[in-house]
Amino acid sequence: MDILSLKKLALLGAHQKPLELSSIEFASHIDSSQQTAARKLKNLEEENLISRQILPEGQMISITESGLSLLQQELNDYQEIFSGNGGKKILSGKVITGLGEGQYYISLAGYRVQFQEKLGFDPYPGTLNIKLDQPSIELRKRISGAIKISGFTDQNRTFGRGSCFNVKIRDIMGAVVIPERTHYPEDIIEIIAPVNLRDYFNIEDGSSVDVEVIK
Amino acid sequence: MDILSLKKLALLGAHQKPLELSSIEFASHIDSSQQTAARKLKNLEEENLISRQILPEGQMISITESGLSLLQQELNDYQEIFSGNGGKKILSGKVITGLGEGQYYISLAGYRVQFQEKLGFDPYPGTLNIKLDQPSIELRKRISGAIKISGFTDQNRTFGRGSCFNVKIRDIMGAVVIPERTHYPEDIIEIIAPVNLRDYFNIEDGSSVDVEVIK
DNA sequence: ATTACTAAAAGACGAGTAA
DNA sequence: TTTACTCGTCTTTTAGTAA
Repeated sequence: MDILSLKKLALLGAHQKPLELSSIEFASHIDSSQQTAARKLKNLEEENLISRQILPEGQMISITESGLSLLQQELNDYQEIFSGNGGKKILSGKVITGLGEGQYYISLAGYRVQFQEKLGFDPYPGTLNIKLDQPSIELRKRISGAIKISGFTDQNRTFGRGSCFNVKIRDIMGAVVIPERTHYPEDIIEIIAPVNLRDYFNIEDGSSVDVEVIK
Repeated sequence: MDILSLKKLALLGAHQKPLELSSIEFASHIDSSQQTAARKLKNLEEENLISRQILPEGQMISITESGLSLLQQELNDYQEIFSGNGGKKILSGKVITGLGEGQYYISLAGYRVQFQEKLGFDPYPGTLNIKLDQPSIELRKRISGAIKISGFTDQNRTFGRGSCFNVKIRDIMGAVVIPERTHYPEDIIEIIAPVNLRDYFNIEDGSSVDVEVIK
């Protein structure tokens, strides 16, 4: 997972538009032989971090979604280092009503057991959905769900994987759950907690809520 | 120059206060054997990126000044990638006195005519030399002199090729000239402009100057 | 407990070269 | 001109240990 080469390509603009770059040019950028440069590009492609179009006169290189998200994670790391670390990460937004799906999924034993094991609490069967404000959306994108939730198969159907990260709402510890779906909205988070957060804090749709990210 | 290990140490807080960390603990962080972890710490120390105090029960690790500036450079790179390229590129550094060669070369008709044609101004016969700070050196390396200056031959000798790129110093448009020499220092830029910049801005050796790169 | 040496295995690199 | 294969060499890693 050659992050340095990927970074170089991004600095050359391959995350914005396809970059025309021969292996020998790339070699001079990363200070290596043409062979090594070509191999690195090949590896990056195999790892799905870039996509290529190989032409007789060179190649067109684009950084993929997952390549970009890897770079974003790196940015996140470096920002954290220099954030002077009085830096609590706060996601803020307003409470909204979800589709009620959360309640169904959380109740499933296949997930519930994992929540108990990996989060250390038995979640109230329901999620508190929050529509994030713009800065929080950006911040949210840079948080990777470090706690992995496995998918499983019922007699009827398959339930997908997901991930979580721990959060704190005032004095209550909970977690944000992120289903691993292709089109999951990035401006909404779903929070689970050992209690019914709506009742506990007496909050309703439109209430502003601050959620502190805990690592 | 193992930037990934250095980053890990920074994320663990070694840039803020000495970090107590055994090689076996570090191994688990970087996902390697204890031997490799110990060797990496040793190497980082030899490269002066960290300083250590080795005790019977482990080691105390601190990131040095130069280690931190390396990390800062990485942050700059990633910020540039995601700066959405509304980002102005600023080269910053301190004014120094050059060897006075600039004055000689710029006066030569063979170059001067090209400057007038390609840059659109008649350069004052002298260069403002700036010693770049570390992040600017990195930025400088990634700027290619898009405006090519041809070499020429006098009755006596040959004068080499070079390139330029446009810059702005406050309200004055100028250009950075890059002679195409094998051993041209990468931490210094030479600026030409229609006026004597030292007089115009009343700057002297040691003054900090910001130079905006124009494309 | 540590750190870190040696030796052997694994992996990365570049020269030559095919396609 | 490209990309990228093979293969010999050099570098990095790890297991086993010493200190």
